[in-house]
Amino acid sequence: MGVKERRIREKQIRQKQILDAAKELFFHHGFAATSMNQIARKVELSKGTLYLYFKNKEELYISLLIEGMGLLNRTFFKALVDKKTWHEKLAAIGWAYYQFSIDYQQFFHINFQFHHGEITQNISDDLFQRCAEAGVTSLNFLANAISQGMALNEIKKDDPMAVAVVLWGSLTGIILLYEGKDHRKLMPGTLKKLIQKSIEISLKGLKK
Amino acid sequence: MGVKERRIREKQIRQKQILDAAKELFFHHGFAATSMNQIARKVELSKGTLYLYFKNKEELYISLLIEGMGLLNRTFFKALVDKKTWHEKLAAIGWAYYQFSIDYQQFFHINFQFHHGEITQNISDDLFQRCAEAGVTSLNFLANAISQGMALNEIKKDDPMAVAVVLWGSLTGIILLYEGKDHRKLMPGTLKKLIQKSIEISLKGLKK
DNA sequence: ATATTTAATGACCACTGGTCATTAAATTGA
DNA sequence: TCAATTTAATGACCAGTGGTCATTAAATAT
Repeated sequence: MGVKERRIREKQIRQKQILDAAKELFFHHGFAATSMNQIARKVELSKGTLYLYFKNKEELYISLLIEGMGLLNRTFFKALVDKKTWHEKLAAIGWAYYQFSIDYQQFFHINFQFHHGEITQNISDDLFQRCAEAGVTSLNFLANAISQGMALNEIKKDDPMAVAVVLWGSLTGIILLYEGKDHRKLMPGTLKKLIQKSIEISLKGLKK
Repeated sequence: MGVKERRIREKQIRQKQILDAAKELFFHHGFAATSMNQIARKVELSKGTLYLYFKNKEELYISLLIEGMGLLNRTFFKALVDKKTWHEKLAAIGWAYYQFSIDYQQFFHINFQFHHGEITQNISDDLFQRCAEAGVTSLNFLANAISQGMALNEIKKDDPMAVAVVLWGSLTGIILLYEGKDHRKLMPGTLKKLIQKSIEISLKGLKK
């Protein structure tokens, strides 16, 4: 009865091999500029085989996000170790998110594309659900810190999740706009300073 | 000598006709899902002709932004009429931006894509410059209000443009994330409430 | 009426994402 | 051990893509 197990294992290995090839190409050239042919060539399989493992290009692309989401959530978890107050926690999450957007630029990007719903039209409900759950997990890090502040009556009472989305959206927007700065146009200061400013404003603005 | 003028006029009309067809299709089906063939068919020209007027698909797409930028800047201008204090002004711009993102969703979208640099790789320097300038214009509405607050010593002194980018990025990020909400996942409250929250936090956070 | 400039065409190119009948190989059962 | 069955992988094929360019047709200039 070890045959079935081995086959499952081998299937997973194949899938991982495809994902690895896809990751390299997608991360290097972007979603649009990467073709299924290129991926197939890289992993030394025929194009048709890719479609045995992933229903389409979008699904293959978004599948990469599973790894990215795990990374982000671990980053958040680590950032919160030994943080006590809600403002320490919020600042730590903010900076961790900033660092993540630099260290794992491509994952950050897919993450945004997923939440913005650019690619999600054609992906399976299963994959969507797994990504959405991981997304909620990371938002909960924020929401929990905010809840803490509200419980202490130091933040105006509101839906913590809504406030979390506001903070998350703020940082995301700033990073995205900065990231897209072209050599042809200028952006004031460094991204770090903008994030600094944003965290400063948010924390001050939240306090009762 | 009226012949040359007429020819120029006719060229502009043709260009406008192409832009109109492109707008309808791009706005309906998005950038990727719209083909140059479809646009050519719609405007009743051959595909090759499109390339006499626009160097490629990206350029045709981003060209639509000229109109959108004008709209946005007029929206901001109107929103500021009779606003006196810097916080009135900032709030007004924030709400105008929110309204713009709803009334002209597609323009909002292209605007973001432009600033994020998704499509800007293949467009001409000329078009890029015109869009970038219009972008600076709208940022200046924010920066001016912020400068006013700093001059009154009610906002901590800093680069007004940097603070403007922070506020602009914040709203943009929130709108983008909310906009992309899928029927499969839920978002807390309405976008309006999130914007409300964001403006509230930003104004409070800015005050000295 | 002829020569020149200009606008427009559409066949053509290499390539795209995606499908599916066919093949080859591994597994099963006797 | 060998035939029957299941499974994995293939690659030719499809309609369509963005983009090009020699050719044509029409308007203008001489």
